[in-house]
Amino acid sequence: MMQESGTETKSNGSAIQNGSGGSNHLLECGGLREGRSNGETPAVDIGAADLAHAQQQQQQALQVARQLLLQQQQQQQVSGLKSPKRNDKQPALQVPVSVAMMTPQVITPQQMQQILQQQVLSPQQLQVLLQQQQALMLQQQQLQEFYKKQQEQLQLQLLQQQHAGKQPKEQQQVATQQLAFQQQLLQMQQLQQQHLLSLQRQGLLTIQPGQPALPLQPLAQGMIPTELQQLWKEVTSAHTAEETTGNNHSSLDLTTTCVSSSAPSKTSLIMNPHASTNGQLSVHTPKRESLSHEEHPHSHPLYGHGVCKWPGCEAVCEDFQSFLKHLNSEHALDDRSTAQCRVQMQVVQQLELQLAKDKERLQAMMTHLHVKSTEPKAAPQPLNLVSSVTLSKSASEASPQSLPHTPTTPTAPLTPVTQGPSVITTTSMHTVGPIRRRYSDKYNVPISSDIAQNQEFYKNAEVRPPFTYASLIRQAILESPEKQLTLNEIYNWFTRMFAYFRRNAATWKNAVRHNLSLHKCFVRVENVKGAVWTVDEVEFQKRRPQKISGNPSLIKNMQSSHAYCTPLNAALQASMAENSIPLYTTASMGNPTLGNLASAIREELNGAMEHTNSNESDSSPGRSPMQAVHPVHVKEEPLDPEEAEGPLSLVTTANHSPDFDHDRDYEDEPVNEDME
DNA sequence: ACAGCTTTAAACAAGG
DNA sequence: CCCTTGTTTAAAGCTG
Repeated sequence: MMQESGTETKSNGSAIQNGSGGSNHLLECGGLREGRSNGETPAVDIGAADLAHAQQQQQQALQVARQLLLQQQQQQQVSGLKSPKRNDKQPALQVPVSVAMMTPQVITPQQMQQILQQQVLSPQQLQVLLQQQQALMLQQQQLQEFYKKQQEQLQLQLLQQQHAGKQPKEQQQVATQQLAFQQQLLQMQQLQQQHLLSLQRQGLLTIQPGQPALPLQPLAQGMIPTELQQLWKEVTSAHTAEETTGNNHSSLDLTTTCVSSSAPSKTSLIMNPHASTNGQLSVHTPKRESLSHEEHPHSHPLYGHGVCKWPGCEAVCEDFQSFLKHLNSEHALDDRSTAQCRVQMQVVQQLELQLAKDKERLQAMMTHLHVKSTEPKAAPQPLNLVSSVTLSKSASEASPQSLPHTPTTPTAPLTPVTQGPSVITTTSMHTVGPIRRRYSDKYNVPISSDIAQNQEFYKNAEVRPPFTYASLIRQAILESPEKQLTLNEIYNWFTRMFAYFRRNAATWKNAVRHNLSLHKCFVRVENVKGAVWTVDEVEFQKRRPQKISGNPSLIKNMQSSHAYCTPLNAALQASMAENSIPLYTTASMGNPTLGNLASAIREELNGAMEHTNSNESDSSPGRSPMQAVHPVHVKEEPLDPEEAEGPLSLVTTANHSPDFDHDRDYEDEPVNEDME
């Protein structure tokens, strides 16, 4: 009865309490704002940085190896050493070699699995993995090379045996070896793929800013069977193989003529890189010859943690000197080193390709997740998709393909990078500075569908949602089962839904309160337990300029649509509420479909209502009778002191169960930050 | 340039 | 007294 109705509470201004107070703080406003928002440097892109670093290291290693080899080469030339030559007479490879190869010394599948199961990778771990990856590649290469030799030998033998037909035994041997090699090749490819996948899964193979999105060849992914076949053929065609490999890597200054001459000292072998990729990989040679590592002798890229980091080596070296010795002795310019170097190059290439491919995949994923329709228009230019991202839905209704507002793209989830071949970088995600463009209130972008679609994004990236506080508050309230929230619950919604609002709590909370008080559309409803906030939809719509106004049909339908709205909304909201529960727990992006649909529909309804209401309210300013529809039923229930259990418990339990425990998690961090 | 809206900051009050 | 909630004022930024 005597509850102060929401409307009243708004106007009970305290009048002139602080006529003097307010004018002394204008100075900090601007500066503070800019500074703060810029100061937040999230740590998300460490993965990318790590990868970049790792790659860089690989490149470095490659270059170092190259230089070493070059140096060695020079030395050898000076000292009259002739580069090893292919020697047909040599008995070539013996069987033990193959035995050694069957047990990959570098890493076993089990080990790999173990590694893969460790979900967290430090840069060091990553490096180790990369090295193992290199080793794998090396072995692949070695296998192939060895196989090639076997083929040569086989052919030689065949030639010989044409006259003196004898011992098929050797042939058999070779054949079985070949088979084994093939299998092992496959195995290695799988391992390699796993490895890459794991990297990718762990977010290490993310986008690397600055790298152009390469035109992707259908490569990587280890090897496609056909590719393998081709490799097989290529390798089997023997003789010329050495030439081809040599040519393909001619850009490398290595003397490649030596590949075929074998003579592996220990168990190690000389193998050919999986040459199948030869044709496809336009060998991207690192141009710069600047090998500055010399200046930092103790940070040799090939030396770390007392271990030689030459691919597949891992020899323990006590100090740097012994490492150098080891390097010169074990990794001199010989066939093996040459081959390994090439392998390393291919490793890098492979990684780059994989990276590019994963980039593209990421693009596609983001595109898929954030761009509504499968617009054929946007498809060929995945990068531009970003701009239309969240706008597409509503904007497309007005003008399907024209993006009139995109030039000044709002801070859409995927960041509008205005010019250039903008790759969506992880860094671009969080560093949304002071620029704040809102499109929620223009263009009638359905806020709920945007939030639903980009939920994961907003939750994880510290991006300011492109909606006004008022819109967000409204959304929070409307999402609640009862369409009413306490202030604290509104806070919680903000922190839960937006990573951005997990910082600077004092600021945005103040803003929330300010907005709640300021806008008439938010109605405070007294409860027994306190107060809840509701939305006066009419008031909310009223304050929004009707861009697409003047739709007579909508005006006509106003009554009916509005009448429909409430119950329908309720139903949808219920479904939303149900749906929202798993949202918090799973935190996966798979589920919002239902919520999406519901919110989209609801938004559609609201949108319709919007026009009608705004048009209508023009004629009758102030609180229209409509206003009763929403707030009323909300307001009246809790009022009854006796019934406190009923409605109140609804608010508290229903709201809390999904929200609260999770919300609490965020509570602590931000508040302290600026509470002093 | 201007008006309106939004955001940010801050003062203040009431209540727990 | 401290904290939360709520109201209000002031100023700056953004946008049409």
